[in-house]
Formats: sequence, structure tokens, C-alpha cells
Amino acid sequence: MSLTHAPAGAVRQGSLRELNLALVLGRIAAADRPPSRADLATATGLTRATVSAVVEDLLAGQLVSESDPAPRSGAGRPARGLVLADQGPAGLGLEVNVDYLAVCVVDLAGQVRHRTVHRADLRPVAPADALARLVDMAGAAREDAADQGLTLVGAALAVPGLVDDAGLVRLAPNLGWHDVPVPALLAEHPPLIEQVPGIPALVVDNEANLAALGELHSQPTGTSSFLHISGEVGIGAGIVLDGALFRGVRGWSGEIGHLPVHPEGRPCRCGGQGCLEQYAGQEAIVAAAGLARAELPADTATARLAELAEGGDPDALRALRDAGTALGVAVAGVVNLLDLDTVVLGGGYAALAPWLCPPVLAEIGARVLTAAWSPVTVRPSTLGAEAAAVGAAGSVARRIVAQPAGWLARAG
Amino acid sequence: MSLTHAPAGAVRQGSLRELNLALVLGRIAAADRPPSRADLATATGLTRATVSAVVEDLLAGQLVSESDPAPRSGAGRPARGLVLADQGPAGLGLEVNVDYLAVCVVDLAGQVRHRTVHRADLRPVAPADALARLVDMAGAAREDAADQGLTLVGAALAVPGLVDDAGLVRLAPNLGWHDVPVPALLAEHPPLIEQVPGIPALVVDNEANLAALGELHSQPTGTSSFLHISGEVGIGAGIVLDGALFRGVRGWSGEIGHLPVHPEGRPCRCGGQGCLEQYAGQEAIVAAAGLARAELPADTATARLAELAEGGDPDALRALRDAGTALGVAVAGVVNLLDLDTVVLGGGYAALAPWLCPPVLAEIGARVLTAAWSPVTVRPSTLGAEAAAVGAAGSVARRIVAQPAGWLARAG
DNA sequence: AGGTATTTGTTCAGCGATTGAATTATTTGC
DNA sequence: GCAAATAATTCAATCGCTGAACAAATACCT
Repeated sequence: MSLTHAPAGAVRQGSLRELNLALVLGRIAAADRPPSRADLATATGLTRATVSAVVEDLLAGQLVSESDPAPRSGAGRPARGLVLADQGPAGLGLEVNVDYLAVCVVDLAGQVRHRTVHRADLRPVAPADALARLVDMAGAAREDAADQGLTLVGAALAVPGLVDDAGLVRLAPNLGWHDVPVPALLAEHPPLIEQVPGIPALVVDNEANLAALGELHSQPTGTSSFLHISGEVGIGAGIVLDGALFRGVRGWSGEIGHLPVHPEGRPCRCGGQGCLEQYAGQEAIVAAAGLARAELPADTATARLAELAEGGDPDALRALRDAGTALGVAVAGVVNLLDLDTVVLGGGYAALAPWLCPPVLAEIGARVLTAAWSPVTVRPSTLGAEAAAVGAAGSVARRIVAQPAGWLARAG
Repeated sequence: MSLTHAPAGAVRQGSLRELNLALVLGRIAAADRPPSRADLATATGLTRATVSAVVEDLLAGQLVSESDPAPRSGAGRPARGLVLADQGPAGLGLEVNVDYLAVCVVDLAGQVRHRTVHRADLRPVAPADALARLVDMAGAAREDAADQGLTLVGAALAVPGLVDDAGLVRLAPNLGWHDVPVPALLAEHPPLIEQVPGIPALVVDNEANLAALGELHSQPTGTSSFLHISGEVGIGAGIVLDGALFRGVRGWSGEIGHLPVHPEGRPCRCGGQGCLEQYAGQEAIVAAAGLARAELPADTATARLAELAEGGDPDALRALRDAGTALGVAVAGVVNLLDLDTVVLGGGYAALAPWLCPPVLAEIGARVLTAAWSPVTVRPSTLGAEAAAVGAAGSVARRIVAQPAGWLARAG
């Protein structure tokens, strides 16, 4: 497939150990049952001697721990299983959305160890105040984590909008944010994170991107290339290619909501015409189903739609079918272009999947060249609400697993 | 950006040298003037001692050679510049297209050292016969290469169709190929390639993919993420992300021709409706310009269109504007999705770029969310015809540069 | 013209990490 | 109770990078 990308910089003597630490730890993380040192040796191609030395470092650094010996058949000295430590470093996930704030802590194994959600309409709240509330929640999360033996080593914040490399939120239309310098605003609060070399203290990213990462890590054995679509007021997509999030040249990939599905159709607030969002966005579906907007707060629209569809309401069913068709046209284009075999419906779409999937699949079947040879799976997200916060925290934890050397250098 | 992907397998003692060989050779290839050993040391972060040792290996293996000392200001011992060798390993590029066969040889530096084109209508020719002719041409190419001190170490074949991992051409509609087992057919001829560990003797890939790679390597300093669109009878795209071709889950990415631009529009032979190909494919443009199909062989249609447009023919101008608008709708969607900053018009589109670019840019400006902050460049391809053959050969040469260890192990 | 500063490239002892074989540890099966 | 089998550790050997000293070659200054 692709050429093996060598590490960017120089490969010095010590890099060797760093790379093998990451290799072994990654295997432990990916294994479906606790592997022994001997298993790791055969799996990685390293000698048992090297694996033992590497594992010793990992044990000393609280990244893995030895589990009860796994039952095994046949003779021989029983193996000692290795699992990711349930104490040690952990990631902090933060999310600001239109109608809630969320904070969570995820450990190395991907388990959610702490979770807080605060429901409120954030649109009238100033960005600095919203972030201050989030910091309060995060402080409590850190204490809870510390009680469980966890140290927060990095944070990721999910925002429903465009974020640049420096963490500046250029535009979050549904939140009313515009050029909000998140890192600067958060720097005014006392730090919650223990700095670790190689792990950024704070990453700000698009909500759809982080939700896609959450989906990726929630399914250790799943496909490593898929499209994750977050259907909220806006429609965003996270693109995971070969197990890595694709962010685009400037980090603004995934604006699937503005894919043209009817080029001469309804005008969109983005300035274009006939964007997907105008046909499959939450407001469009609600309007098509004949529901007055006023009677529905944003956070219950999806639930109400599902309720009506469940009851067989013809207007709701038609609205969902039409939205699914528009979504299917856009998704078919994406699949033709990127040759993905899995599409995940997340965010508000997850609850509507029973009605959205059939028309999406129909469009894919009719429009995707290669659909005949290999089918495309369309399924709802397995993570529930606040998927982005979980994905954010998980992305930090994952980073420790991918680059354990920094943490080990710190812990000593 | 993305996590530094560690090498897939184990990092053994010797991998260290392999990685540094690739690192140093890559720097030499990327430099705009011949770097000295000292330059390489500061650029890579390795010590001068290590660089000297690595360079010694590269010199012994005929991968680089010392050039005349570059003029330098200031005092000090003059440096000896290092350049990619013009003798040694080289890549063989092959292309089967609707109206020609092409063969070329590209050296490590990306220079085309041999080129043969054979014009003929390949549609009535059986696949095995077409490949046999190609092998004849390749044999002559090998002799020419040998006379220049070049050894062919791998071949890549470009085909206008869908290819699977094993090199089976599943479908090449415009060529009339269907399930053609290219590697098996070529195996019946005597081998032209000197096998090198780590370099596949034959890669079969989509023409649009390989043309995109050619474009990538023809511009050493250009962007490393772009969309390359080959506008022929069909419309294919090669997607280059972070300097690597993105092939999709099964290698069938880039089918931009079947992006829906008018979902309820003209039926397409793919079974869908309103595909881009129906509005911006060669046949659609020719028909819209009012040219009778019969009077135009496929290979001159583009030239004739450019001639008419140059002369101000209103029908041709309108046809090109409409095609450009359709193309722009599709491209705007792709840019919204992938956040690319460059779009290259290749194949038949290259000659029509003066008329296609303005409407494409107009649609991008109107539909791409982020266009206001950072502009998208749309430009014609710099490689001419047979770009795919050049890209194919270049991809092999590039692979040697990225993984020099295999060649060095062979040469001794 | 000669000396000094400066930069390039090489040599060499030292060291860290992996290797492979030998050794120890622990259990099952006969 | 003993042999076979599997797991994990120990240890000398080896490979490749490092850092510093050294040799080579040129420009600048007096």
C-alpha cells in the first residue's frame, strides 16, 4: 500500500528504544486478551530478551501491569499476562456544544473513568464564561481521577466549528463563536494537566473529528477507514483513513454539510446553493416533518422525530426518507471518491438510523460504481451522546500509547 | 498533525541504519542544490560522523554521486556536493490507454531517460496482445537504459480502470477490458526487471492515480496534498494526501466522475443519475459544443475543442463553461470534504484549462466554506500526455529513494 | 607571502540497545 | 518422581550512533 513512512526526524540510538516501547505497548493495547512476553516476542518479531527489557520499562512507568495468568492448555510454565494499567496517565476530554458542556476522563485502555454533563443553552453565554464553567467541571474531574490513581497528561476540547492549528476557533456558527482564542482563555485558569514531553497540554479540534476518533477507538477490531457523520443542526464529518484522522491541509476537512446535492437548490447560509445541510440538517428535517420550530428546543428535536416515526407518523417518515436520500447522494459521492467501506451515522443521526439507513443504502447501491463487488456498511454510532468528549479524552490516552517515551522520561 | 507513525514491524538493530539511509537519501532528493555532508548533518540532526558513514554506503551502492563543489562564500574547506546518481537503479513505467501504448524509464532524480509512445486504437486489441506489444517496447527500453548505465528494478503499469490488490484489472470500460489478470499475462514473457528486496517487480494501478503521483514528483517543492483530475472519456481523480497517494480501502478511490452533480439528471452508464461524467466528460462537452461525434476521433476531440474556443466559437465556449461549472460543483464538494488547497487539471483537461478554470474557481468561491480565509489554487498539469507512464516509472524510482536498503543489500 | 580563522570531512574510543544462546523457573503429562 | 514443554531472565557479543579530537582545504587579514 503506502510506503512505510519513516519517523520524520533523525533516528538516533535512543529512538530505537522509543520505537520498540511504542511497538510493544501498541500490541498490548490491540490484543484481545492479555498477551505474555513470549506472545509479544512472536507478534512483534523482537527477541524475548528485548521484550522483557521493554516490558520492564513499561511496568516501572505504570503503563502496563501484570494480570492473573490466563488459563492455557498444555504443559509449560504459565505465562504472565500483560494489560494496560488502570492507574497512571489518562486523558481529559472537554466539549462545548450548543446545549451542553461535557467533561470526561479516559484511561489508557479506553475506559471512561469519569463523566460529567451539564445541560444548558450555551448560545447566550460568552465564550470565556462557557470555558470557565468547563474548567470548574474539569477540576472536579481531576480530583475524581486522582482518587482513582490517574494523572491527567493532556486535554482535548471539542467544538462544533472550524479550528485552526493554534487552537483559535475561527467560526462556530451554531454556537455564535467567532475568532475565540481558546488556549489564551484557558491559560488564565490554573493548569489541571501534568505536562509530559511530546504530549500537547491542550488540543482544540472539531467536534465531528473527535467523535470519529471516539468511534475508531471504541471498536478495537473494526475497520480503520470510515466516514463518521455527525448530524446536528449542522452536519459535520470525521474522516478516518488507515486508522488516522484525516484533517486536511489546514485542519478543516469534513465539511460534508456543504456538499452540493442540488446545485441550483435552496440557498444556504454558507453562501452556496443546495447544500446537504438544507436537506438533511436537523432544522430541515423538522420543518419537512411539519413541526413548528418554536415548540421544539434543539436538544429534543431528534428524540421527538424518532418518537413520531416510531408511531408511524407519515409526515415524519416522509421527511426522514427525503433527508436520507439527500444524505445518500452525498455519501455516495464520498464513497466513490474515497472508496470507504463503512459509514457511521453519529450525533443526532444515531437515533434516526433505522429510518435513514435504508434510503442512504439505496442511493449508495444505485450510484457507487464498486458497490456490486463489495458492499458498503452503514450503521449507527455505538457511542451515545457526548461522543466527541469521549473521543477527545481517548485521543489523548491514545497518544500516550503511541508515544510512551515522553511519559516514561517524566516518571523516571 | 498526525501521530508519527512508527515503522510497522519490529525495530531491530539494523533497522536503524535502514531508516537513516532513507532519511539521508530523502534529504538529498528533496534538496534544491547539492547538499554537503555537513548540510545533511544539520538538516537531519545526525552527527557528521554518522552522515559520513551513511553517505559512504550510498556512494558504494551507486545511489548518489559527488558533484563539483558548489561555489560558496566565506572561508573554510570547500564542500563536496551530493546528488542522486544518474547511473544505477531506475523505474520502468508502462501505460495502456485507449489510443496509445507508452513506456518510459525514470531515474532516481525523476528524470525521464527513455520514452516511447505507440499510437494505435487499442479497443479492438485483445489484452494479451496489447501487453505483448508493451513488453516489446519495454525490452527496447531496457536496452537503452542499460546503455545509459541504468538497471530497471521495478515496473508499474497504468490502466484506465479499476485494479485490485493482486493486479487484476476488474473493469476498464473505455478499453473494453474485464477481469484481465495482468501479472499472469506478463509472467509469460521473459523478465525485464532485476528483483530487489522490498521493491515489487510489477505494480498495476489506475491511470489517474499514477498521473497524480507523476504530478507530485514533478514539483519537488509543491504542495503535498492535492486533487489531480484526469479528464478523458471518463473522469478519474488521484488524491494525494500528505505526499502519499490515497488509494482507499480496496484501491478504488478517485471515481470523481460519478459524483452526483444533478441527482435527478441524466442517466449514467454506471446506473446512477446526474453523474459528473454526464456533464463534464469528453463526450458531453463535444456534444454540447455541437460537434458531430463521427467526425472526431477520440484523441483529437480535445485539441479541436481548444481550437474552437481559441477562435471564439460561442457554442464551444458555452459548452466549456457549463462543463467547468459542473466540474466546479463536484470539486467544491471535494474541497469542502477534504480541505485541499490545490486542484490540478490533467489529462484532456490540461489543454482546456484556460476555459475550465474560471467557472471552477467561481463555484469554489461560492460553495467552499473556508475559501474566504485561504484560497484554493486550480491549475493545469505540468506533465503533458502520457503523464501516467511517467508517474508510474517515477513511483518505482521514488520507492528506491524511500527504501534504499533493499537495493544496497543486493548490490553489495 | 604567511599566519589564522573557518568550515568540511574522517578517525576512534565509548556506549546504548538488540541479539542469540545458555540458564533458570514453573507447570503438565507419563 | 522424572522428562518434556513453555516462560522468562542473564550475559557476552555485536552493530550503529555519539562526541571529541584530528586532518584537510580554503578565505581573510596583516
